Amino acid sequence: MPEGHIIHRLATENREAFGGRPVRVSSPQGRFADEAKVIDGQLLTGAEATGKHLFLGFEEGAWVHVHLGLYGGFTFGTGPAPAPVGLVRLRLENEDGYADLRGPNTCALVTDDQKAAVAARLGPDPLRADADPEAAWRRISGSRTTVAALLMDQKVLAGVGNVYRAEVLFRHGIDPHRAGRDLTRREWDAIWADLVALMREGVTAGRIDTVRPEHTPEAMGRPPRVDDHGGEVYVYRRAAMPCLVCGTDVRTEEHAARNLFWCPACQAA
DNA sequence: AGGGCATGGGCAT
DNA sequence: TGCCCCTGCCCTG
Repeated sequence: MPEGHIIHRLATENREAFGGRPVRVSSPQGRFADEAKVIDGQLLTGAEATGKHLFLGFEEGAWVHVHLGLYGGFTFGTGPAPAPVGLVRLRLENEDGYADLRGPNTCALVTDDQKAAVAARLGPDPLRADADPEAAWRRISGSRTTVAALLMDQKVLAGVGNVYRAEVLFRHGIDPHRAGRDLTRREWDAIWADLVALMREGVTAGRIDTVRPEHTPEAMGRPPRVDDHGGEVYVYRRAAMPCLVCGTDVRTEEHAARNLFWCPACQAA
């Protein structure tokens, strides 16, 4: 279950596994079967991530547009692909291995123009070299919407999800309920720079770690975090547990239909 | 066996 | 704002 760092990682993994070579493309589940036939056997020419969108490029110009949503995921394997387990929407195979895609929100064959249109709807992606943080600031600085909601809005920022949202606001001591227009330029610059650094680390590690060295389990003499999401974090899914910095209970609430987590003391209004 | 939940997003209202 | 979609897993009973 992915934020942008996972999607960028998947672009690299697909490129390394299949790039520059012919790929057998199928849809064991059947829902992508007609589209798979169109590109089956073509060279995979590229793989690219923009925010939470993944694009796999094929020889004759088509792209497979993948959005994992909440539940989607890729499984990579070496050797011959086994009989599909569960509902495999998309399967890529060559002589060396295979990749299975399950449960995506989107898996569609698109043109260059359609791919560009997706990117055009998105705000800057902290993981992309061509990102323009000014575009995000323009939408945030005048907005009455909460910072919490703005950071999750893919038209404002692309690739940031619920974990990075909660964690970056904690790291900067910002109350998630503040309006975008009340954020200072200095605060925004720091948030952006931090997202760039954190998400790059996330791509490398394949998980989200946001806890500074002085607050790690080792440094604090506490047991490591045990959570299926895997990383060491300050507030995400730590409701009613003591803040790692000040000991106040971390709070949670539903905010714009998503779970929000914050420390009411470290992130005071 | 069945319900609830999840790192998401588009649509209708 | 609510509803719906997608899937797997973990908890209950």
